[in-house]
Order: sequence, then C-alpha cells, then structure tokens
Amino acid sequence: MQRQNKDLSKAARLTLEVAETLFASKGFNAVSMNAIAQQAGVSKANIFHHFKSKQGLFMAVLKTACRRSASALHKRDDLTAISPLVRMHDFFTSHLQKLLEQPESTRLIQWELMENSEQRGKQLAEEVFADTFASVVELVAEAQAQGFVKADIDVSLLAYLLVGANVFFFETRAVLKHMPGVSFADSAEHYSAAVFQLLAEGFEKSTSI
Amino acid sequence: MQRQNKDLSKAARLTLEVAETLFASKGFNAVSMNAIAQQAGVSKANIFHHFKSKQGLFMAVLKTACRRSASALHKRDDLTAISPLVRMHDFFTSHLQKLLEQPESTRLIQWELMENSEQRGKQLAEEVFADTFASVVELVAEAQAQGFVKADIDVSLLAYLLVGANVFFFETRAVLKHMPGVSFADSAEHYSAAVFQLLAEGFEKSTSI
DNA sequence: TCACAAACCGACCGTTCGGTCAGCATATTG
DNA sequence: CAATATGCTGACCGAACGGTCGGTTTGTGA
Repeated sequence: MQRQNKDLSKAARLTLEVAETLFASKGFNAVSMNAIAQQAGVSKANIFHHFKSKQGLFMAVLKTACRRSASALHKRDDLTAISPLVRMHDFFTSHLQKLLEQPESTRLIQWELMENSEQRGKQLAEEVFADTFASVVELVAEAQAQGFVKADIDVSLLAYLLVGANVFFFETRAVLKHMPGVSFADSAEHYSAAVFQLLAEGFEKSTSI
Repeated sequence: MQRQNKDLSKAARLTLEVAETLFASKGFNAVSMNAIAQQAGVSKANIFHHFKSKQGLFMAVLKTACRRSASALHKRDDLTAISPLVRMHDFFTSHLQKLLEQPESTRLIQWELMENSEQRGKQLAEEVFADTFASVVELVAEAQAQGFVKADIDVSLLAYLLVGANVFFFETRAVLKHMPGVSFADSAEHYSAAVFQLLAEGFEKSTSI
C-alpha cells in the first residue's frame, strides 16, 4: 500500500504504526512508551534508538498523519468541466468520507488541536490546515466568480462551515447515535446531502425581496 | 455568585475550583494530584479525604461544569411574543457567547467527549447534551410549525448545525486567528450574524423553482 | 467540659513513568 | 578476515505518579 517511510527499519515502522493507533485513541499523555513497545513487539530501548524522545515519536507520527490526510484531500479530480456547485458538493461529500475512512489521522490532529492549539496554533494553522483550507476557499471562490454563489457571501466563511460541518459530525459521531430523534447519525451520505442542500437553499421559508 | 456546593468545606471547594481550571486547560492525564493540591494550597491527602480518587474528583468537577453550562442555557427568556426566527437568532448568538464566557466548562466537556465518548457516549448523550439539544430542537420546531422554516427541513439537523457551528468556532478559535484571509476570527458577533444569515438564506444565487 | 466526628496533614508506599547505558548480534565494507 | 557501524536489547535510573496511613487539629452537640 504505502511506500512512505521505506527508509526505516521494520521495527521503526512497526513502532510508528502502533504509536499512531494508540496516540489517536487515547491521546499523548495516556499512552506510555512501555505500552507502545509491548504492543509493537520491540524493546522500549529500541524506540529510543530510533526516536529521540516520546515527543519526537509523537511528532513523527503526527507528521505522517498530516501528510496522509493532506494527500488524501489533494488528489481531488480537477474536472473543471462540471459545475462548480457539483464540485463543491463532491468535495463536501468526499471530505467527510475521508475523515471517516482515516479516523486515526483525523483524531490525531484533533488531539493536537486540543492539547497544544494555544501555544502552537500558528504552526498548526500554517503547516497543517492552511493548504487544505485554501484549496477549499479557492473552490468556493471559483463558484462565486462564475455566479453560482451569492456575491455578498464571505467565501472563507462558507468554506469554514463546509469543513466544520464535517469535522463536527466526525467528532460527535459516538454521542450522536445515542441522541433521541436524530435520524442522520448513522448515514454520512444522508447527512452530507441534507446539510449541503440546507446550506445551499437556506432554511427560511419566504425569502423576502 | 454561585451558592452551589455550599455543603462542602472551604478546602474542598478550593480543590474543585483549581481542579476545574487545570483539567480544563490540560486534560485529565496531564494534571497530577500534587499539582492540584499545591495550587489549591491544601495537602494531597486532604483531596483524597474529600474525593475517593482522581477519577472521582474529575467526575465531581465535570458534574458541576455540566450543571453550570446547562443552567446558563436554560434561562433563555421565554418572550413568545417575538418572532421565532428572532428567538432562534438570539439563541444562536447567546449560545456562542456562553461558550466563550465559560471556556472552562466548555473545554471540560470537550475533553470528556474526546477521551471517553466511545465508552460513555450514551451516558454523555443522555445526561449532558440531551436536554439542551432537545430545547433547541423544540425552538426550531416551533418556528417551523409557525411557517417560518421550510417544511421539508429536518429540525434536528438544523438544531445540530446551529450548535455545531458555535462549538466548532469555539474549538478552532486559537488556530483560526492565524489563518490567512479569515476575517471573522476575532469577532464572535460578526461570525454569528454571518452564519445565521447564510443558514437562513442559503448561499446559492438563483433558487430555481 | 468532654467526647466524638470530621477536616486536615507529613511521611510514606508500591508502581510506573520517560529515558540511559553497556553490550550483544548482524550486516556491510575494506 | 578484521573492522566498523547499525539494529537492537535487558537491566537499570531518578523522578513522579496515585494513593494510604497514623496521628493532629478543629468544630460541634450534649
């Protein structure tokens, strides 16, 4: 599958793999080096041979996760022929799908956002989110330029809402399916479609003009 | 101010206060009982005298935070005279304001959602979010019943999006202000107004009917 | 004033933490 | 074959962890 990290030894790759799983599910502080070593079948000292510290290991894990999640998003098909609105919808749908397909990468970034956003907010913004967000903004701006989106709408706000609706869904998944009266908890497709339509057409009944 | 926990000793109240601040900012695992004791000016043994364990202390803190954040939301003014749309907008605005005013409670719940949503998703849904969410759904449903909201819209989805837009803003605040081209990062009021208008009227230019 | 319970504390416990180190195994290279 | 470098490990370290214990102080009702 993935030929990244091909220059690392088998033990190092195993370590990275296991560390990603554990860090993603429990967060940095709740995972011990002992646990990683044991579950990866390597010695703890071996981990410190390949990574200079626990922080270093976490950063390496985070890096690969960011790279993966970014690349998964960047290979969007550039069929400029189809309508910008359709492209927006396609992005919206596949974005949520990617989040759900790569829960580990997504959760890892979420942890980092939670634990270190205050100090490293700038770094996170620049190195992780900026590119992805910019491409979404561009997508929306194109649609606006071609007259498919109202002229008075802030494109970055719309892009932000599109991404946010997906991320929020990802975050609250586990709780959402226990909420009474919620029909869209189980079906991401259903959710995507309904949200996009709502955002596109609005909820207000009589648009007074 | 708050007369809750009046049956607790001074040390216990101090402990709760300090623990809430620390847990909210760093999460459960990154906060030690020593740190709490030291910062509260009480002995560690004293904490264990009042709370049976670290988990017990955290649960007590979480409980008060949930109570506070719920009560802050429930005392919405019931001026049924004004338009349901205005009431929706008022809720939306003041909800975000409450989140930003009580960052500790909000972050605490966010931590819990992050760390334990899988196992305790049901409990969280029932005891923390259900009431608040239900009241928002009710608000939207009223507006729909009175013909201010399109009939084909899922009221729980719209309520979910309203809450989600606010929570997502709260979560990404620190990163958002470092994103290029984002104008709404600094002003919650601006954000609220723009999002509500977008949701109400939709972004699509020509609503074909 | 006395007795009893609750509040409180310093010292300590076993365990686990992140991290180090000296040395063994293995493969590459001259 | 010797030499060198790298992958790898068990044993170990000081520090910090959550939690306990015996005993002292303090408040309270009789």
